[in-house]
Amino acid sequence: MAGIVDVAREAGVSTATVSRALSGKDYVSVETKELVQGVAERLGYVPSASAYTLVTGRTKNIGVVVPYVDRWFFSTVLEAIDRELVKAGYDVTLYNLSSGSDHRKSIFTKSLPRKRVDAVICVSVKMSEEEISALTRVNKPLVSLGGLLKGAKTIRINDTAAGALATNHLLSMGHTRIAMIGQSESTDNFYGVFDVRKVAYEAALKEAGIEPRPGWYRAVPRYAISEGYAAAKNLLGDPHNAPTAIFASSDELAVGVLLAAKDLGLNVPADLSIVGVDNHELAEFFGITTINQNVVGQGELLAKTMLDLLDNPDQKVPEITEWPIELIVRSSTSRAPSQA
Amino acid sequence: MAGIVDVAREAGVSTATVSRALSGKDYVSVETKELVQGVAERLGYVPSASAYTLVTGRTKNIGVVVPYVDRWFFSTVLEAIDRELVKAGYDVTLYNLSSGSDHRKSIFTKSLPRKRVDAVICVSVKMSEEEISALTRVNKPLVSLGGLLKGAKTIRINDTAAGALATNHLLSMGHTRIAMIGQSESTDNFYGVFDVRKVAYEAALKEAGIEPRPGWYRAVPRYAISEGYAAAKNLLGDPHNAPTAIFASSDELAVGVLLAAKDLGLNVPADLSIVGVDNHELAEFFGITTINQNVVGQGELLAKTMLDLLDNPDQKVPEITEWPIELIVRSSTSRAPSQA
DNA sequence: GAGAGATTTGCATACTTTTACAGAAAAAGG
DNA sequence: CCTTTTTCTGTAAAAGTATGCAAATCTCTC
Repeated sequence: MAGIVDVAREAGVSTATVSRALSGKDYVSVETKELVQGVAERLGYVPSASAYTLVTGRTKNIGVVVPYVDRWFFSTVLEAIDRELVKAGYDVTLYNLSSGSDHRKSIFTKSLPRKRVDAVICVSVKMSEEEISALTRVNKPLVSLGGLLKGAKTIRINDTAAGALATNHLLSMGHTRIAMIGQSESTDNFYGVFDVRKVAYEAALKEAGIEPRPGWYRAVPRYAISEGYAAAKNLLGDPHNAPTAIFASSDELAVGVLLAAKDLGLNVPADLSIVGVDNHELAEFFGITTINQNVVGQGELLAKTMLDLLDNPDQKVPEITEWPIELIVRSSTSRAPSQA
Repeated sequence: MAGIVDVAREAGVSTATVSRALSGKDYVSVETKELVQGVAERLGYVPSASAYTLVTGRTKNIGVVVPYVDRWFFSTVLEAIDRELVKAGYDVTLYNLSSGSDHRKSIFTKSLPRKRVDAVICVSVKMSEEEISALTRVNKPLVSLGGLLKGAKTIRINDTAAGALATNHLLSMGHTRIAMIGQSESTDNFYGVFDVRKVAYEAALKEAGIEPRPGWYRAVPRYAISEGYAAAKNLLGDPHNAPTAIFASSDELAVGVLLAAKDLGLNVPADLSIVGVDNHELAEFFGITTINQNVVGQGELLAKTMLDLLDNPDQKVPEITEWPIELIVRSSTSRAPSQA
């Protein structure tokens, strides 16, 4: 309820002095500073964010756009981003694209440019060129995680390398009958990476002189244990014509595969090798060989890149920085069984 | 870049007319309205949120405070809240308490009262009376999910009933050797419900004439499959002195229990009955008997309650509304094995 | 055609803060 | 002691929008 004028009157100084005393970034004598701070505290004064923004043009608020929030990858990366941003004194406003498609338009035409945020972070979202230019036109820095946004700084892993790494690991252990489970397709909001991984998987097979079988690629609508389970049951159904290894595009799928194998009486890794992607908490628990992409690390770097860009808008930042990946070998992979 | 004055000049009208034409809530002739809208569109004009807030006092933004965002319950409820709020034209700013404890103080003393948000939604967070009054003093509606906040409208399930429902289900099937796995303790941020469920579990046992064994209650630090697995391994370690049923305080724990039982060669439900809480997606997949608390439904009601309160601040809303729960019986529970 | 009412617009103010500018006081330098 | 610099404070002008009030126009009704 108390405004800056109340504090000024009570302290017997001008509003300018109050402002300076509280922000602490200009000449103020120690006595008056302490006096003002005391009065402000006593009156419970907090400066109005909107007035601050109106005059300075800064909101101390960053918009984070995600396709979903209730999925592992996104909630994990969101947590990491938030931690870094908060540390630097920023609030984060969440824009969840799955909350309605008409909503999407208003996000990009209204909310984001409307001087609500100082900058925008997108994670795995597809954006049109107009949407991007609507942001850059109003001079809002834009940083993206995974995805391919013209004019935006992007951080991502090399999904081609990921697909190749997983497939080659299996090939190197003598597997020739390798299936893959991926995600079906990108939605309008979500920039998926599944095609890329699939292409890499097929390329690796061909390079090893193996012709990929179309029937051994399964697309599921969602990263979920149940989806991996169903796909694996299907792939492994016919014992005479089953793969000896499965590359799952996420650890959640891989867990489903593992459970399906167990239910079918197969021994992992003796009868079936499994490799996933993510280094999800569950992958460690189930001992699944996976490709670690350190989601938290990516989120932190994303936020830090954004903060750097805000402090120093004209700096040279590479368009795309590639986040390193690594293979973590656990107990779900071993040499292929000898040909029966 | 274009302000309201630019639009006014270009359209040959006053700024007042522009404002009215675009907000659409006052007398404006159709022709001028269309004219103004056209000009605004062409110039890419979007009204400044801070100026709007400064003059109207409304932000069209709601703060949502959560203890974590990367955990199932919270990301799920957040998704539901966001969907409802967005539908009503509100943005949501996220305040994640796990992003640092010094951050917590600044949230409640700075960000929230600083005219950044119109209202505050808390989910399962502990708040002191000062924190609550800091909000109500500046006239910000406060709604809470689970938790016990003086002066705030609260929505929650009856955790005593939940604990009793689960335990009685097992008792009614002849079980007398019933263990429980709960969460260790509430943190400073998180308003946990574990003690309540534990008390209900013990009360139900006593009512059936069974003295609860302290060694059969296990507290884990986190709702995770791995935690449930470890606790169950421990509980079931000694075959001569093992429970025939386990009540897990969350479905994720219950899944861990199920996997542990399988690894020990136990048959579920023949040798061991399991009941969880949440009706998590995994509970359905694994066939786990659980107590459905419909997290999405709770989130939606929470948001709707908040919106009602904003439209009509003086309405009568009960302090606490209890969200219904129900037992969903699946294949993880059956009659107790005959005493050997 | 006149008066009453409804519709349409513009003028001017208010919302709250930061900051450039300038003036006053104090400190430093010779 | 006088000049120069540094420190401190106040005055006033923004920032961009919504809206009360008044004035003007239009539409009816009798």
